[in-house]
Amino acid sequence: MMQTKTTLHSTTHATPVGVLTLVASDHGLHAVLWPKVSPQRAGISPRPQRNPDHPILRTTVQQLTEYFAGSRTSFDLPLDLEGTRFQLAAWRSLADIPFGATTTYGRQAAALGIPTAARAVGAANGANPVCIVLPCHRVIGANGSLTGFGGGLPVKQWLLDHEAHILSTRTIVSTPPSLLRQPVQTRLSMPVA
Amino acid sequence: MMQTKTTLHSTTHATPVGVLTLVASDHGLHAVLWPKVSPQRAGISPRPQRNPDHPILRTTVQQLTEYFAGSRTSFDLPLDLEGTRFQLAAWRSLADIPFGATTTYGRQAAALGIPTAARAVGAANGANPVCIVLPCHRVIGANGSLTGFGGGLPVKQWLLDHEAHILSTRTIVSTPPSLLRQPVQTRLSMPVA
DNA sequence: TTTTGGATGTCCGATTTCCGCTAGCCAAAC
DNA sequence: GTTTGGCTAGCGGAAATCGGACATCCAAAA
Repeated sequence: MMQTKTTLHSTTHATPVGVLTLVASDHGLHAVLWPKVSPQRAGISPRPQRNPDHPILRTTVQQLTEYFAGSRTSFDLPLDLEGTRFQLAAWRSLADIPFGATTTYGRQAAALGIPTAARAVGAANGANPVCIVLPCHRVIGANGSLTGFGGGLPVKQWLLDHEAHILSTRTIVSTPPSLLRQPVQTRLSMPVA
Repeated sequence: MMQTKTTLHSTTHATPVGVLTLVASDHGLHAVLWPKVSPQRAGISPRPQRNPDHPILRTTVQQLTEYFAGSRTSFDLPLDLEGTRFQLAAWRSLADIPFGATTTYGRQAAALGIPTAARAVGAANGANPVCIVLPCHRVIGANGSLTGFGGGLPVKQWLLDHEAHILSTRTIVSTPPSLLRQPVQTRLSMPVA
């Protein structure tokens, strides 16, 4: 029995870190790809059709714009991801890292209940299909090094600087320091495969 | 490295045992298929193009016509077959069975040097791509039963009867009995893969 | 401080193994 | 006579296994 795959829609969106490619199904956001990464090279099939007016893509563009403008610190989007059980778990756990904060691969692995799987988590993060929305840039080495990043280490540094800057600005204006310790949760609906 | 396959040519030919499909490459005859067996179902690729004027196909049609008319007892054709090492050896050994004679799967296996491979020989004969030209119909069970045949057991019986009849007729007319013991060899050029 | 090595879990591809099939044969038992 | 079971070699697909590559980590040694 040959199963019919959902059709995929795509568009592009210019940001301070380059032109991103956005892909969505009717069920949710499917991918946010770095510049020069084609859907085909990312293993996405079937080939998405260009359709900037798709509601999920419009919402994504809107929230990314706000994120880069500094007025948004968490995303609220339906996701439709494909991956192994472990990858889905790893990606889901990324959403728990607060805006402006960082963690390590080892601590992310511990949060998954497998403290020794740091390296496996690194591999899963490297396969993160929705960059920025799922903030794999907030995961760094246990010794504070940036280690790796799909979009390039300078971009990883830029995103961390950006979040730190936004957070410090907001603090100066109105937020009492005590509030900063409360995690800012990203709310995402991720149906489990 | 993607290798380009030779193009294949095909035609059909009506005989007393049904309409056969003939397939050839530029190097030799590739298949002679029973009625209702499509090249695709026989695992032949790429899809052959209909081309009744291809020299090898014309020669094949001519020799098949003579075979059914009773004026030809061996074939002289270049073959271009695809199969495993064992299959090619089994098929090649079929050409050694004289017109009008029969042998058994066990004896054919022994001729290959593997006396215990009777059952494997049966399987190989069942995959014979060029029926009639390579006379797998001349191989029967050790107890004299017809066992099996791709074209159907009645056709197998018909072919054996046909060859026996031709042989007996010819004997009556002109051939001294002593000559009948000399095998009538089929001459075939079969490049080893 | 920096470097090195060993152990970690997962994923992907390649390789190997296994299993059920087959156009058979033979001997033993009914 | 006929049936039954055990053995046969090869084939092809499925499953299991193996190996290398990783966006890691920690401790020990230099």
